Amino acid sequence: MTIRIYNTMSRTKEIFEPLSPGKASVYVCGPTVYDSCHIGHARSVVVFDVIVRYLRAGGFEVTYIRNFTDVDDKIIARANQLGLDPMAIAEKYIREFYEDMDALHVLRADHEPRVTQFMDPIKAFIKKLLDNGMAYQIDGDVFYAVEAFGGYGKLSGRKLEDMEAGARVGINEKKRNPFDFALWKSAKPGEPAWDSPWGPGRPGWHIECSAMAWQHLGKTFDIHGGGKDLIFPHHENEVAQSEGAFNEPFARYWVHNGFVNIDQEKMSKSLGNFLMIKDVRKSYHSETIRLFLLSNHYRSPVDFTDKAMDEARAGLDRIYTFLERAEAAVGPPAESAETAGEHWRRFTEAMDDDFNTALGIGVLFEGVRTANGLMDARTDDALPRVGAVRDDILRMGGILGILNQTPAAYFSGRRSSALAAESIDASEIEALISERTEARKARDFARADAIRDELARKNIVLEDRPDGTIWKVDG
RNA sequence: GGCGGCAUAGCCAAGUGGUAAGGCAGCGGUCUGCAAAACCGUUAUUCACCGGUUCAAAUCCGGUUGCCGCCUCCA
Repeated sequence: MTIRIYNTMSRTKEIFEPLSPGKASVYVCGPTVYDSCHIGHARSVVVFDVIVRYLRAGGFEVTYIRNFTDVDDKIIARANQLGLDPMAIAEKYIREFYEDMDALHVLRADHEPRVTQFMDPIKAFIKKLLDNGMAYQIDGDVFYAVEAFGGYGKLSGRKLEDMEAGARVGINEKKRNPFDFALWKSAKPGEPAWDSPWGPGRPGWHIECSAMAWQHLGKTFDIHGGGKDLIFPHHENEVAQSEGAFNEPFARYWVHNGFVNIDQEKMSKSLGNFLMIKDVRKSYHSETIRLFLLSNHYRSPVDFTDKAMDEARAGLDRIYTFLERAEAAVGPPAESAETAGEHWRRFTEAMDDDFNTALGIGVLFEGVRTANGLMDARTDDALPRVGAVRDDILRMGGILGILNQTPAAYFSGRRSSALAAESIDASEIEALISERTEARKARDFARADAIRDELARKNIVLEDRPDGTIWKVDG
């Protein structure tokens, strides 16, 4: 298979040719753990989760690194605000991160390093930059000298001169150039600090990723990912650091995901419209969230609205309804899927083209329609083909990180969570359904319809199937 | 001021030179006691607008308008 990836560095789709054939090294910037994760974090993590799953499915031996930034100004500020230890804050939000991401079926990375565990490599890295003349020390601070790195700006497509023309640069008279950034920050009283040749302090924000990628993946590796907002300054500065230290190419493919907007507005502190994953999870199934996040191309913005989420839920219901029907028709899926079929092939074509999950999801739905049609047709050869298409669909689900449940478990979960909002419980519903079944047998359709209407008012939808009546909660 | 992106049916959204995927919603039909679900059919001669290149453009080029993002912590 040939995968094409849009590389932010070249602004074009390139054929993915890893450094070592058959292997792929991936570094994705993880969260700064000073608050709960919002839906935007979810998108980034889910997008790269899917990319890694797909690379593995394609036979690549992937080494996937995702870090935690557990020392940072924001964490310290938060700790001071709450009167807690910064490390306790970090710990709390790392735990929350795992709760959210596990719920979203995000696979763990192969290594999930934390800044606090990487102080020695970070210091070694800074020393290298000082030795190379790429950095300078002032008092207890060490700054990177952007003018010393000829390629500065090549990732984000900016020129230092152009940016200096802008007026939005913080003033720090210690710096030689306003765009110089801290590699090491001297500690103020009460702040967490580590010893260093330059005095007690902590690493700047950007150096950690350069150091961690170097330690885990080497000087040059394949894919570096993160949100679009990280292109500048964070990733630009990583390039400057790593290439400034080793004089070798850093990441070979830069992959950046777009934002999640809320009702067409960017999430921002001023608007106070941060949507936390844990809150979204209260209203929507984790796979609904994934399906929604993957329904647009990863580089495009995606707009979170109730309507969009309801549509994603309707889509997921449809897929599980199919799986349920297929299971009744041809039995549960085999442990290991057979030879992949036409739908899977088309899905991989979509994914090969810069991980086009939106197109891939379209293929998945076409598979659902095809297989449903086969079951309707009831021809002799239909059932084996249904099984084959179902295998393809489940295989796609394995990449998208959805369809992790049996249909029975999915609908049972849907019912119980949706039922909590209604003033009725399952046993009452079952009793009413039995009564209605008797009424229908007696051809007392008035009574039967009255029961159905009564349940409908409580958002309980009945479906009379050949093998009996089932119920679902609408919404 | 600098850099970049987007504009496709009622809504969401793929599609980067060869004649418009998919989803949601709607309508007609099959099925059903009636429904629901499912399936079938149907819904853009057209891809913001104006020019240009080409046998051929939603797709390339130039311009116009509108929206958005980054340049500051941010996924």
